[in-house]
Amino acid sequence: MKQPKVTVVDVARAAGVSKSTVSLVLQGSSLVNEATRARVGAVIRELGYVYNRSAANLRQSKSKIVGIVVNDLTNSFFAELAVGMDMVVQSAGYIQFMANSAENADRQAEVIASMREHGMAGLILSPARGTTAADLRPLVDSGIPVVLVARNVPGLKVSSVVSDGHAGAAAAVQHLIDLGHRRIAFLGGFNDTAVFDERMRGYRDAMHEAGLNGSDELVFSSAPSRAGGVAAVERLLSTADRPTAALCFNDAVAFGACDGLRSARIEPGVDFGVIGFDDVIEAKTAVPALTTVSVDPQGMGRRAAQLLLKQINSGDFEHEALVASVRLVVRESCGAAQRMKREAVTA
Amino acid sequence: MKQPKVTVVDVARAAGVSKSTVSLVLQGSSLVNEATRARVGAVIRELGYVYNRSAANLRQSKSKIVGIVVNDLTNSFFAELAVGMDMVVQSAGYIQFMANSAENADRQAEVIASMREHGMAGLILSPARGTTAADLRPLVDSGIPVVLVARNVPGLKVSSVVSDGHAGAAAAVQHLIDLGHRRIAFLGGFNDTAVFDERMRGYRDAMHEAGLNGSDELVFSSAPSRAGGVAAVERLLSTADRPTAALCFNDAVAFGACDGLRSARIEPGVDFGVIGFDDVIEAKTAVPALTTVSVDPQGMGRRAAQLLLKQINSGDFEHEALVASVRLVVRESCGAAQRMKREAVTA
DNA sequence: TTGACAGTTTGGAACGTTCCAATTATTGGA
DNA sequence: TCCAATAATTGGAACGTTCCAAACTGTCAA
Repeated sequence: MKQPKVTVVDVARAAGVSKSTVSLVLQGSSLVNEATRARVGAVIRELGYVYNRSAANLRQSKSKIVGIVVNDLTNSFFAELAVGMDMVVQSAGYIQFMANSAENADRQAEVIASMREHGMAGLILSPARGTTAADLRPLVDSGIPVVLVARNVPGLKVSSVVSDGHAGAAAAVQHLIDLGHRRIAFLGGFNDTAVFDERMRGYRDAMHEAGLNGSDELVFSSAPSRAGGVAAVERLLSTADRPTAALCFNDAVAFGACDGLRSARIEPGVDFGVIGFDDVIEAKTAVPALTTVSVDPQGMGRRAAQLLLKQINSGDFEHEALVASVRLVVRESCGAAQRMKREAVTA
Repeated sequence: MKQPKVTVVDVARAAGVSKSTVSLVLQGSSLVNEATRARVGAVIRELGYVYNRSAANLRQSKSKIVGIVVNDLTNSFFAELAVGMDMVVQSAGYIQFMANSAENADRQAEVIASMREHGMAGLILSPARGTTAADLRPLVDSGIPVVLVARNVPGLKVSSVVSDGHAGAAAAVQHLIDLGHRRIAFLGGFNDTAVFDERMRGYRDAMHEAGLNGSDELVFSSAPSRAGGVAAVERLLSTADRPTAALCFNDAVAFGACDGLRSARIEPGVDFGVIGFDDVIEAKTAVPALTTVSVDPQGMGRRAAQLLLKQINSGDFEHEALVASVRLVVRESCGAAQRMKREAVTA
């Protein structure tokens, strides 16, 4: 079955033209006669010719490949992010190397190196935990555009698209305060990441502004996963002066928190307010529906990809830092619905 | 910042050897003298030389690239599948083009064509709905190994890795029967897919074997999503002779079914038995924990990737059809836990 | 001293494309 | 009829690598 591979020269011979003409046809040049174009096109289809891009960009050294490296494809937030990038990359006629670093910086370095050898035109990176500016410096210095997404790498001057964690966290806390909560916890996440820092500062600032205590005894860090959420809320429940609501590092943690609360016969959204972060797809349909800070990961992915393509095409080295705005989506888990019901009865 | 790009010739000049020697060093050939190897290695690091794989495999025409096309990365089952493939592909020193077809066959065709132009050595495809054998024939005929995963394409002779939907569905139904259910529904999924067919046959066969009615009035098809599950269970609840349990097409549908049941004040796992399919990550931690047929998507992904790499390396055209075995994971949503409690009380 | 041999190194052709400069064919105006 | 201009086509060099056959070095036995 193995075809002996047909090249532009074979096509040329079969169509009775030179390889240069075939090349012109391939690039849709307006220089070539309509009849010739048609004839060559027919031969191409007939012979089953497949364009060899490697050979092409060996000559012109500008590939239509971008690299996408994501820290955890298993997390639906990042999966959505990837899907968003995929959409715009694909529509722009590019194709992507895509790899999952699984939060492993070494593996991340390996795949980036490999992508570089294969001639990628640019990279979108959602960096693994522990990625340093030094890891990426050689790549950046070589003039390949890099866009960081979702997480930043301190000290690295490249473009980035991140969500406004500070504003989101602050809005969420404010909402809980409006609902009457006074002891509000911060649940989940590792405190060595920039994202954690930012959301945490939003939480603290909002607490302070309302004259409330946002001290360390109210923060329960944990793995940013569902299991981590369960663990964190268990610790929370065993404290003396128990909080009545919590802002969670992300939705996974929030779901875990709900699970943990329920195991303790505390109904999330009724007896305890829970707010997540990210607005993962499941947030809307979960029971109770999760009040959360929506960050539109697909949109972020799209913007990141657009930014990268812009840099690739313009060849400029202006760095842009996009902050995706964020919006609190009030559903059931924070208790807002309950309160409205109470108020209706009182009235 | 833009480096003028250093090639093997530059390295050769700087190290005082010929480009052939540098090439030999690059390939780790044993022909080259230890001292020379060291010197060349040093120069490579010093100049920041980056190997150009496109150029290389232009000459040797065997790339280290595989293509992965998945129908819906947003669904965590397929995301896990992708992660599994990523693992083995990466460890084998390959890199992957990865794209999301979003169930769109045209888009799928486009990305596959693009990957082909970029010189992929093989393809793993989780086909979009509506993919026909004809769509893939040219690729297959050209001698590029293809492995189908999760779904089959009727009439196409290539290797595949699919889960044993028949056995899984039958086991699930048998379990519900053992728990005392007699009217058991089949919920969700589109009836135009091979996967649906297979699970459906497992359901029917198990019902018949037990002398039960598995007729059409008990199957409620819908989109294979959480929302679809909600819709399907609503239809189910409005029927006259209401079933007491349901096997769902997949976990997403099962979660939706639970949501729908709860909205109707029916507690899944207590008043109604629900079983899912796939054992998505969230199944374990959901409330109630989902009884489901576990298919280990990561494992399937790994096996698919191994199969593809084997075919690439051996160049053979033996087609293997792997059926991933499947196992019922009994948790809470089917009511088994409840029954055990009852029995304990009775005893 | 020569030849055989192993251990190293090397020049140049080849891979499939693009691009440039040059060539040929066609047209229209003077 | 001839020239200029335009339209279409073309050969060959170049891109960065690998591979082959050939060449060079040194060692050792004859």
